[in-house]
Amino acid sequence: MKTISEKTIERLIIYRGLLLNLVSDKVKNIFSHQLATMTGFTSAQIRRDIMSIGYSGSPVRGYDIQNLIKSLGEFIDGEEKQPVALVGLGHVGRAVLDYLKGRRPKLEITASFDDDPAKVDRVFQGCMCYHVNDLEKIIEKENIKVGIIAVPADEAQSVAERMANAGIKGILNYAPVKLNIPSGIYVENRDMTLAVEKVAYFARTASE
Amino acid sequence: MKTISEKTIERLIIYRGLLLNLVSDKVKNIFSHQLATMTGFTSAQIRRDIMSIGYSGSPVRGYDIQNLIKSLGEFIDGEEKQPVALVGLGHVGRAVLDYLKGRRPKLEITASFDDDPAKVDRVFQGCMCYHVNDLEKIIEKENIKVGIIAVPADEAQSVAERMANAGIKGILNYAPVKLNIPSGIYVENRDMTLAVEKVAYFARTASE
DNA sequence: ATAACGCTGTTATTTTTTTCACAATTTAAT
DNA sequence: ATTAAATTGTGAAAAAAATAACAGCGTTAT
Repeated sequence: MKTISEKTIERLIIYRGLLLNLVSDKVKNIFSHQLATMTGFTSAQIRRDIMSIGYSGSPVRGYDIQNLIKSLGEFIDGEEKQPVALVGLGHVGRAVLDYLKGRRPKLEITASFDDDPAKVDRVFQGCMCYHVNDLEKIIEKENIKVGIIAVPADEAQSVAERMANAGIKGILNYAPVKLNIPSGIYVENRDMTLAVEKVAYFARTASE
Repeated sequence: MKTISEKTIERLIIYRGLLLNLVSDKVKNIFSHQLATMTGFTSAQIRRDIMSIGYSGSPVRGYDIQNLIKSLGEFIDGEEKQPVALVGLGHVGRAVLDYLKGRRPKLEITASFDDDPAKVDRVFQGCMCYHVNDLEKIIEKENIKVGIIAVPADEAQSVAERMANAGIKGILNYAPVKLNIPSGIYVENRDMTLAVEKVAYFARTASE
């Protein structure tokens, strides 16, 4: 199979999310140009992306929504449910927990960590909060491969290293620092300050 | 001036953030290959990016850190301070507020909005929370051009339209929906569910 | 039956982005 | 002064991504 680019992966996830929000018994099929209108991408791009996961539509009816959701799900999620570890139960951590809760059957934050005694050993959104000292133990025991870092900047690097040691393969990092970890581990940075700066730049230059 | 791509803008913001965290009196200059090591980009890319804002380094000493920060700041921020409006003071809203507070002198969230009576008319991180009914009034009065949407998915579209009407030029959207608004307004989506799905995908496929 | 329609799948083309590679430049050493 | 060393700035090449364009195919209408 030809390798699929990171950008395509992201769009595929967008298509899936959109289709899930669209479930209605009235419409069974959808055309690439409709997806194009809804997403802002071009229809050619969408056909190409869908082609890349091996799914085919009908030249007359377009794509069968339910089947496409299923194919996208198999591609994006794989077979097995994936447990996720979240470190840091401040506002960011709680936000991720809230957003993900019950939304994606194959993804569940099964363990969270903090060092605040007021949070440790409590349950948030159905997710147990452990002391951060137990990070490696729990991650290894539950065979968790996905980690989310939602701690202050000065603690992020150490958390990342411990995650790497515990066998985590992908990290979603909300701390505004670049993480230094062994290659082979995927890191996605979501610096909120950067996001505001970027939007502010375009807001400013658009109106000039 | 040749147009600068969105990707370059994002990297420039990363360089600035990195350099700001680096302020020490010991080191006055930095080479592109050092920035490359720190960021994971190539040195050629970094030189090209810096070139694009018209800043020049010395072939022997590299880039003067303070001057580079200054040039980046002028390019990214412009002259005037930019006020920002935040709608939704749940976990995401509070997280953005916390992250940005005091970090970027030219960017300040000067007005926030919610419809929860427990939050309205209170001050969070030095930022007044108004009732969302007053959104247009305050945004117009304070001439705010940058908006952050941190409300539930089903309220996001309506907030976006009201922002657009009030003259907002750039929107940072944390709600997991595609916003439909007039062209000319820049929208940056930061769907947290999507971010987790993406990392989970790469974590899964990396270990196969 | 046949023709017309409007879509998908895919190849070709164009555009954008990144990397390569090296002349030019500045400083320090001799 | 001259040379050596190491970097920047940048044109050229390569790679990646997006777009265009259209053959071919089911379906429907006639």
